[in-house]
Amino acid sequence: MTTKDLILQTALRLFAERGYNGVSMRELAKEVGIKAASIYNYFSSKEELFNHLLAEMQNRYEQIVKKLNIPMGKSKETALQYAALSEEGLQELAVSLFLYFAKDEFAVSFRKMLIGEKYRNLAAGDLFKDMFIKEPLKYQTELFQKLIEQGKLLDADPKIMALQFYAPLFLLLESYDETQEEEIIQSIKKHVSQFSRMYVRR
Amino acid sequence: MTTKDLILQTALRLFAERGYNGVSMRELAKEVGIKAASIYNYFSSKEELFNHLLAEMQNRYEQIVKKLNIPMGKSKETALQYAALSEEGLQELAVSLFLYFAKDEFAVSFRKMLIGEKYRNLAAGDLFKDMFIKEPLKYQTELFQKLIEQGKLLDADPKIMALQFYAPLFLLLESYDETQEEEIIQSIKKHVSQFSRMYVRR
DNA sequence: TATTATACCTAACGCTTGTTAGTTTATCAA
DNA sequence: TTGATAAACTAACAAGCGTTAGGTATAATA
Repeated sequence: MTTKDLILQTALRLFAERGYNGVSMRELAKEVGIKAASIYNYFSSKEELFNHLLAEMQNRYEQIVKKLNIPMGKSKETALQYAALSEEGLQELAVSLFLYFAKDEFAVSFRKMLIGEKYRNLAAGDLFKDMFIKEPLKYQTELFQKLIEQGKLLDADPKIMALQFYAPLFLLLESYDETQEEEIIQSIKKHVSQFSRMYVRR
Repeated sequence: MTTKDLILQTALRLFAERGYNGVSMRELAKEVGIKAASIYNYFSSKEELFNHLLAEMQNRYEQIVKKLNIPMGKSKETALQYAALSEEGLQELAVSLFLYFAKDEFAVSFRKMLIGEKYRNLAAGDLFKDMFIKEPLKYQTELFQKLIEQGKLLDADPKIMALQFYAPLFLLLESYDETQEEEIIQSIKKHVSQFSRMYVRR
């Protein structure tokens, strides 16, 4: 791991914990194991470091999301598309996606940093909205749209379906607390189950 | 308005905009129209001011929530309970509650401040969870429970129903943007309509 | 081997931070 | 009218801030 990457990784963690204004260059440097002045070998200012972090994390995040949605075989269909066809499959997929976002160190830090800065930094606010609201809703809307066209789901507004499917996961993630993990997972399963019963054509 | 209240009100606004660490005592004082030292006539430290703000806002918030749920006549039934019985009533209530939280200056500032500090200040984090997640879910769970007992809703898990009713409003509030207000309102109405069609016994 | 580049360092700069001490001004009861 | 209380003020403190200039040691290049 290069020093530059170590700085970025440490900055992400500290900004997530204490916020941009709550972390000084000296604290960051100390955590990395260097002196504050050395950070300026890699970044021209604290703000530039933050912006660089946003861009870097966005890239990494997009790659992860791509991988989570593995294309199966030669068709354009995705894991989620297959899973959506059975209640248990959909449950399992929702739970594992949820657990990834709730437990993966990088994903958690990134989300916390964005949330903490979203009202103070325009780019952070936009990025949060894109990554955790617009993109998931867009993706799921398309998915449900396809499944409706295939006659596998009832003919309702796919945007609203996406909202109703995703929003409970979003809320549960926002209130995630590891001491209640099992309870939360049960809620997700029940939610998916009711959602499924409601919309899946049978 | 007393100076103390003016300090609290201004602090809420500035903390919501820029965060606790992004606002100095001198900036706060300037906005109030006094010198920084004078704030210490009312609060012993910046941190105590913040804690006082949390407590004060919690009180005020609880009073507001009580009023929003006006008891009708002599019965124990509430406005929401009546509204829940017709789709249009429920739509209107959901929209007006949403607009209150999205537009009322105090509610907006309070929410933003709590969100911005929720990972840095334990009390802020707990308060956010209580006020914007646990309490609404608890209240709506009880409501749906009653309506199920009265045979007016289908017999499903009222906790999950509350989650499915409330989470979309929570997500839309989190991504609220006044330029898209009409679109959001339409989404809320459609969501409530689908929710209603799904669970109301007819 | 001499030179250059890299990666770190120390020391300091000007400024801002939260906070305190001591002082002035206005308000009101005795 | 005097004296006390409250609410503001000025001035300063020690500490911390982001940042810069310039130095040193190590490793690669000529």
